[in-house]
Amino acid sequence: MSAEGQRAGRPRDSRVDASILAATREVLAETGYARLTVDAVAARAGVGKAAIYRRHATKQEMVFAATVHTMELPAPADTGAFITDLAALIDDVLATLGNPVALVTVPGLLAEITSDADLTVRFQQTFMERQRECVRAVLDRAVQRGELDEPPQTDLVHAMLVGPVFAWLFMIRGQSPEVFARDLAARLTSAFTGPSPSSPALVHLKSR
Amino acid sequence: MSAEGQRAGRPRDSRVDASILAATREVLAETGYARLTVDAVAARAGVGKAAIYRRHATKQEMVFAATVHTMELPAPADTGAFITDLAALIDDVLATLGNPVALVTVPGLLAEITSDADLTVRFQQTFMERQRECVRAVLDRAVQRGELDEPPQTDLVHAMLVGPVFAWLFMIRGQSPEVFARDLAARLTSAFTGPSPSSPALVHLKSR
Amino acid sequence: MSAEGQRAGRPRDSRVDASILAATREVLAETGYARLTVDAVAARAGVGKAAIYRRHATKQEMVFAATVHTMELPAPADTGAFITDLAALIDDVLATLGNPVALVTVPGLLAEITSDADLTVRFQQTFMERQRECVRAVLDRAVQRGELDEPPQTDLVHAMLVGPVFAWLFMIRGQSPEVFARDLAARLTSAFTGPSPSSPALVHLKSR
Amino acid sequence: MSAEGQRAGRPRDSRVDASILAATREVLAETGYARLTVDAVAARAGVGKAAIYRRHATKQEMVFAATVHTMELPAPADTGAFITDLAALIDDVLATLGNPVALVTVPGLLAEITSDADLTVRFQQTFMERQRECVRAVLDRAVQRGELDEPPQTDLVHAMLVGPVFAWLFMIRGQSPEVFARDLAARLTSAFTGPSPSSPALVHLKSR
DNA sequence: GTTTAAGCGAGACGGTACGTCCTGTCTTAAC
DNA sequence: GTTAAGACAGGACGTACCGTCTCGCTTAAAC
Repeated sequence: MSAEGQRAGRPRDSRVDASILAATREVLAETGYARLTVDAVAARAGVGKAAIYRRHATKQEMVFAATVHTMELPAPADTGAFITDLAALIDDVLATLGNPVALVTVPGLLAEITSDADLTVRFQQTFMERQRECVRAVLDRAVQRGELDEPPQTDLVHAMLVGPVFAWLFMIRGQSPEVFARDLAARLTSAFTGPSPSSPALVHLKSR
Repeated sequence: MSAEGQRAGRPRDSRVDASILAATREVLAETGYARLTVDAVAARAGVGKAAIYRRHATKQEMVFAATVHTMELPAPADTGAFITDLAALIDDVLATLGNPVALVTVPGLLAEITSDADLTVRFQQTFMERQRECVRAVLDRAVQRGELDEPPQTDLVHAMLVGPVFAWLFMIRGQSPEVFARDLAARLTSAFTGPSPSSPALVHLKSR
Repeated sequence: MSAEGQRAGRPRDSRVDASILAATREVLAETGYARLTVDAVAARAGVGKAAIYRRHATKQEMVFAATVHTMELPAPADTGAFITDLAALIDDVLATLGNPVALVTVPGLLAEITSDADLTVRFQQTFMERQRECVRAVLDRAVQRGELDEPPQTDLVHAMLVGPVFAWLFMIRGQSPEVFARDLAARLTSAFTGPSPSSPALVHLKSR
Repeated sequence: MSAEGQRAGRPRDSRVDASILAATREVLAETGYARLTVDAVAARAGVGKAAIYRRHATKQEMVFAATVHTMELPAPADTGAFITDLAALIDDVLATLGNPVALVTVPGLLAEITSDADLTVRFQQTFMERQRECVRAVLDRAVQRGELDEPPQTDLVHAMLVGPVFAWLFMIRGQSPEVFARDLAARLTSAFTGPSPSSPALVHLKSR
């Protein structure tokens, strides 16, 4: 008598898992998030809808599972200098958010995440936490190298790094993201290696 | 001498226009974008669905019309210094994106805009163009004051200003946005008044 | 100063009355009752919808007014014999129900009349009463001529005369209504000049 | 060896079929044809609208399916004589058209059938063909008994039998249909057992 | 080698919202 | 005060999608 849930019967077919996720990405690429339907994914995967819902509680979870893992940042390369570390990290973020599938998925997915508390938690604990780690690693290295004396708040750096990339892709819809990425890295380096952030003028401003 | 087709028949009732948009905002505030329905808006506005669809081709257009104009930035105040101008502009952006209605609307609306070419164009020509103007005005003033010698690209500043605010609100979901806004203003000042952006190291990086 | 309801302002344009009714008949002929809309009639008549509703309380009343009067039977000709009087009357009924407009209108109109108490009353008092008069006139003449000794119930004759024509046109959808009309007249003559209606066999049957 | 396409997937639930048709009849009885809505039927049946439209292409088809089969005539009883056979057949017709559900359904249904070519065909091939068979059977029996020498045209008898009943119920709106039915049977017996139908007078009339 | 319990493709199910259409009323400016 | 034009509230239509549920079958592990 085994202690755990005893799993009799036919085990799940891992090829089904894979084909659902692959089909999700294909349908996303073809129709975008807004026009993606579960039936279309099932048909594309050659799979019944029940097989999908046995694995993913909702359509949102399915898309989340199909895309978020492919958007996780790799470990940030140590390039030897803060500025190039930043540039490399920005390039990685751009690669995860700027590829064709992500371009038609990210806004819709973000909207779903925002309106669903469970997804919000998981999004924070996986995708966002991974990004935070990468940012922290780059900052720590810069401190160790002596490029930064006191490291700025991770969340601030995080927002100033991911936010502009997101805005460029989905709001500004600017051209040549590579040029943008290089300029952004340079500006961020200035921002964090420059003079003290809490200028008297701002303190003054706050009191208005 | 009437130039145009002169519109016989009963004219549109502007109170209906207003009550549709107001009801849309109310329903958004109560249920969020994802759970908003056209029937709910019609019922709330005391209006038939036909009156809505006579004015807005789709639900998306209706929400767009109801919210985008309320998110337009005011003219940026001249505070006397670049850093405080930036801080004021950031506060304005925060006010437009961080109010209770915007918090439950912006991600969904951005997703719809992204998946609809018409909305994209209108979004660019209204909301984004207005933001760009404000950014440009602040930069121009800084140049005139001598705080900046050669102004950075407007789009870059735009992305580095709006992007972090957006990321803070909808991705990082960080606390105390006022503190964040002040820190961001300081860092951006450093970023744009600091040393030259095109460092040799980055040129080198690009060739990898 | 007139004594009665004083009718200030512009009087109704009788050409509008006529063009509404004519347009109704045209639209009926083209699309049939089921697909007739008030807007289509208004457009066809070159008239506003208000002008229609000022004259007719509902769509049903409008169609009623446009068609029922054209379906009223003429006074039955005195042909000299019961059988030919019947045949002439049947021909008249066939002409009122079997013309192209009536063919696409009568079933729909009958359905509306059936589901509306007001229309039912008016239908009985105008169209049906007129038919009853015609039937009665033919029967009276036959009695005066000595072709019938005691006249059968008017309503029974009425049903046996109009019913078969209606059934032929809208249920059986039989061919050559002229031949049918002639045969029907002959059979009805037999029916009403034949032996006594209350046969012992039927009294017996009733008790089963 | 299965001959036909073999229907994978979940089969239709026959209880859903039944409950849709039953609910349709109930709603008809309560509100009449004109005020029947598909949503009301779905709600009453405890069924989604999709389940209805999966079975019936339009509201009209649904009502057709729900009612026409219940209006089919039973096999005509052999009562031993033509007159009583006719009376029994008339009673059956009266029972199918004169019950409470039929009274509020038949005119509306007939109107829909008339305006839809598909329904017309199906109506002819089912309901009307069944009636024709019954009429033919009664006539054949009368010929075999020697009560009729040459049988009259089936369609003519059909029209003269169903038409008056229909007219009595929906146009004349006469009282005591049982008395009417008995009188009608007697008159029809005279009509078809009486003298030759093609009188010289009628031939003469035709030439006017 | 069974047995057996779960997985599988297919597709029907209840429910909900969409966007369209029509009715009968109301509002405008023109006459 | 009527006219043509057309906006108005209300409500039904038929479609589409979601997440659940059967159906008859396959399939691997347990016996």
